[in-house]
Amino acid sequence: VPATLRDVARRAGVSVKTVSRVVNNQAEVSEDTRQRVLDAIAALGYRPSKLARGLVTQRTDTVGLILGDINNPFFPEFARGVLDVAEANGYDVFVCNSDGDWQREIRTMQSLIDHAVDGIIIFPTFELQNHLPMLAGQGKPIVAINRPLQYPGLSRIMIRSRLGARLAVTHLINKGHTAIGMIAGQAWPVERLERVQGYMEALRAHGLPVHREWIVSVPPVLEQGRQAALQLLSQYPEITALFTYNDLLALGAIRACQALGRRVPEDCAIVGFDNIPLADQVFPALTTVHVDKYGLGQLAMRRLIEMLAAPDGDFPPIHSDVELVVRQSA
Amino acid sequence: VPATLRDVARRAGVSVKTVSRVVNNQAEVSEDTRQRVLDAIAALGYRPSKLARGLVTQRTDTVGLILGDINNPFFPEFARGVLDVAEANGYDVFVCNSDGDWQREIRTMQSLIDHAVDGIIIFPTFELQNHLPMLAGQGKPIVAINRPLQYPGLSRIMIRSRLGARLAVTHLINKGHTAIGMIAGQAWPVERLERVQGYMEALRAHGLPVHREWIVSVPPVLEQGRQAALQLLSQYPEITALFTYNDLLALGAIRACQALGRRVPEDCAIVGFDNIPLADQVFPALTTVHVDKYGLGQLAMRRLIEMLAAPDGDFPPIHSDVELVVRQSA
DNA sequence: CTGAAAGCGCTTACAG
DNA sequence: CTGAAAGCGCTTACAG
Repeated sequence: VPATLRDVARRAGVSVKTVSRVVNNQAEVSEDTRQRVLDAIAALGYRPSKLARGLVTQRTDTVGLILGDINNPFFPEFARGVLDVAEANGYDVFVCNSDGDWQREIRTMQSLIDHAVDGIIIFPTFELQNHLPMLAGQGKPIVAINRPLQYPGLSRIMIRSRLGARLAVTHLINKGHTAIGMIAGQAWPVERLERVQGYMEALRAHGLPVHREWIVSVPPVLEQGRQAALQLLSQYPEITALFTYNDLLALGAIRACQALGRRVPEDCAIVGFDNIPLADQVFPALTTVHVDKYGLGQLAMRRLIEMLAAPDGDFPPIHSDVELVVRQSA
Repeated sequence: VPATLRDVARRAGVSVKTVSRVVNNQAEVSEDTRQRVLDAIAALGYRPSKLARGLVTQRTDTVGLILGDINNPFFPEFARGVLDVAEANGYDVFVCNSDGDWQREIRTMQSLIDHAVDGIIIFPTFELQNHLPMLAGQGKPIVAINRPLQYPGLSRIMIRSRLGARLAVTHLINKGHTAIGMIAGQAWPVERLERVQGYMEALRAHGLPVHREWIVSVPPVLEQGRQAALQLLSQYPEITALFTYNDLLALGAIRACQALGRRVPEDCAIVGFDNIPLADQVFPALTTVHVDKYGLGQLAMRRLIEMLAAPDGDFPPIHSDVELVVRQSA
């Protein structure tokens, strides 16, 4: 049975309050007393209960991280960024998956709040945005990635996805492609919109027509990418290049090309998005838009800590840059 | 400001105890009273504080998960298994990385215990085992993956790594290889030992000599695999096949072969371990030993829940099977 | 520089 | 079927 503040106080021959003072080193305590208390703490192996402390201070040194799916190669790096900054600052973090389901997001946020987390970092779905203010009303600071929301207690970090899409498609155009299809995602509507807009902007900027039927939306996983590419390239054989919502879809598209006997990039160039860890390991190595996932995670957690330190502070959105990485597939 | 038990009691015109009873639906409460309480709860949006409850019951409905590195493609799938079972059973989970550093493991476990987690799931380093009993002494059930420890309060789940290594190397021998090198890991000594033993057993079982100098140990990441293979194949050009500690090292070895102008598998066959998600996406697709990472995670969390339900129960070790997956690289 | 009392929001015996 | 009291392990004003 672990020692309590009382036990320490008794052993050191001081009051509970005095022990509390040295544990949280607040106010002045005589050097002599302090040492006696410290000795008692060491002797008893005393550890303050975060539960008890949290009950009165409303701070638990915990945060919640809600992401789409830790299995999606985009997220582990992001999570690592969050976890590293959290650990360095004395926070433990609850990790949860939403799978893009807003009802599950709400249940999860509620559960985290029940545990009295200090704040939450989330990749919100589109539908969640109507519910976020209510949840934010609980007084918990929230950092939202990629959602153009704006109100007190919520801070946002935006990935420059539209820019990324423009870079990708412009690269294809510069390589001489004029018939460029797109395999768009389907799970995160706002993200999807951004990337589709970037795609269209690049085409228009070069006087190329937009063929709506060349844009197909599927869940952003490999197998769906394969099928979508198969369909697109069969139905519109004039297409010579593909821009995809993410790298997983791009990998699927490469498979489709192989099945169709189209060489990549000679017969069909492909550009992905995200630059997941193995993008440079596949064959052909993926040309893609790099997103600094680890840095983004760090940014998010640092921002949350800042918000915790200044509850009434003003926190402008942060925009995270992207970069085209040219490899073999385009 | 959120409602408390008291608020609910006041509104329903009953005592705090009665509200507590309906919240935890224990004992009999008259249907009439129960409904009044339920109405009050709904009206006030009351949510019980897990902190306050935990302080008295010593249960928080939280668990800690300590893994090597969420960025290592082995772990996200495992984590997903843990998280899914946890969520289905009302647990939230703290996720932490140890990077194979035992002092960090201890700090992390201590921090989790400070937060009063109900239990811990961990991939312990070799060095940690001396400290685990002490930590387990805190009365928290622990599920340890791949560590042959045995004492009350600790449950273990073992991956049949030695068997897996034997399968891999036997496959190479059956393909006609007699000069088989091994790139062993360096971070998790026990795991390493198991896989090296399996490698040697397979050789001996077929009357092949063990060349200790053909076994090289490096940190289990891609770049190290590349360098190790480069060195091994240059120094001992007679080697025609490589078995690696994990898939990351195997991917590195493939790179080395490409650099040396050796075709895979014709000039050098390669077998990895783990079957990470993109093992079938690389070129050549990796022949490897499949580990059911997701199932393992589920198993671990289920076991922890069982232990929580039966603190004095007897929990025999669980052995998780492996399977050779033959693709292109060997 | 130090301490006694109240309270954070629950549950647990103990009564009735 | 229902309730009053004590306590889980801390911190927060308030005194001295």
